[in-house]
Amino acid sequence: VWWHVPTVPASWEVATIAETDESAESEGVIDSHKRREILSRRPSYRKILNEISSDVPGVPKIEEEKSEEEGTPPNIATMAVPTSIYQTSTGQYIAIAQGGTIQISNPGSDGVQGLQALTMTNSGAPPPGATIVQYAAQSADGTQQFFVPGSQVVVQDEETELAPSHMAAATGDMPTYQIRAPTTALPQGVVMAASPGSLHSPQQLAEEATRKRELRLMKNREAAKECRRRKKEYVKCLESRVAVLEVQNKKLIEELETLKDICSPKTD
DNA sequence: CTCCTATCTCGTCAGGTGTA
DNA sequence: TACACCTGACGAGATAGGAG
Repeated sequence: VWWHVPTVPASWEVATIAETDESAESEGVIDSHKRREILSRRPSYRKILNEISSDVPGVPKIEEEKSEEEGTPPNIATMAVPTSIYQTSTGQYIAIAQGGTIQISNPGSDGVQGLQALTMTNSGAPPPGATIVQYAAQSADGTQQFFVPGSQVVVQDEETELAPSHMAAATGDMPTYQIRAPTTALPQGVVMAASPGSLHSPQQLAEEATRKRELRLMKNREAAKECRRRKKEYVKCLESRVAVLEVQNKKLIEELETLKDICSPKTD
């Protein structure tokens, strides 16, 4: 949707092209390129709402950062400053704090309730630099997907049954994950992020491209969610503004009627 | 119960916008 | 100017509600 923005600064007075350029729209004469020269895009919801809120006291602003109700789970933000945050394929967040503390939370759940039961062990002589993370997978097939930066790698342990007996007893059939530095010897099937300069083979290039695409899609996914949240907030703001203006309008009409009665007394 | 339709939500793509 | 971000558009899947 393209919005015709006249010289008015207020975003309230925008109108669709169908409303402002009906003839051109009906004839289909103006192609998209020409239309883009004429029209400018509607400002973002955040911008519009912030503009409103600066004019109208009491209208909440859309914050630059994510609100507490969505986005990064609050328990992660408040309990420790994580150095890395991962998201699983089921939407859970995994935060790794400075001291190696690992927190798992569900988005949408609040506070501590979002914490997953988590078993973390370094016993059983793990490989150098490795931290083993275990938790109950919630997806139907039991598989979890991690998005990791290039500095670290998360590996699902394909040798769970070979784990030490004390570990197996503690975890049952839970899958095991390892968070390792890329320098650590990696098991088969590990996708390790490397700097572009170190890529040589077509396979590595393809893996890098895939990783970049996954990262881009994930970011865009989150951006779309955030955008929809802002849009809902914007619509709510508009609705409340309509309600306020209706009340004002009603009061003004009543006031006008009163003044009319005063200024024009009945002549019987 | 099954089918159809409307509505909603979500992920993805494309392209505009903002900024360093 | 490159890059990250934002958002409209679109399609797919889920869900609700009504009709037969």
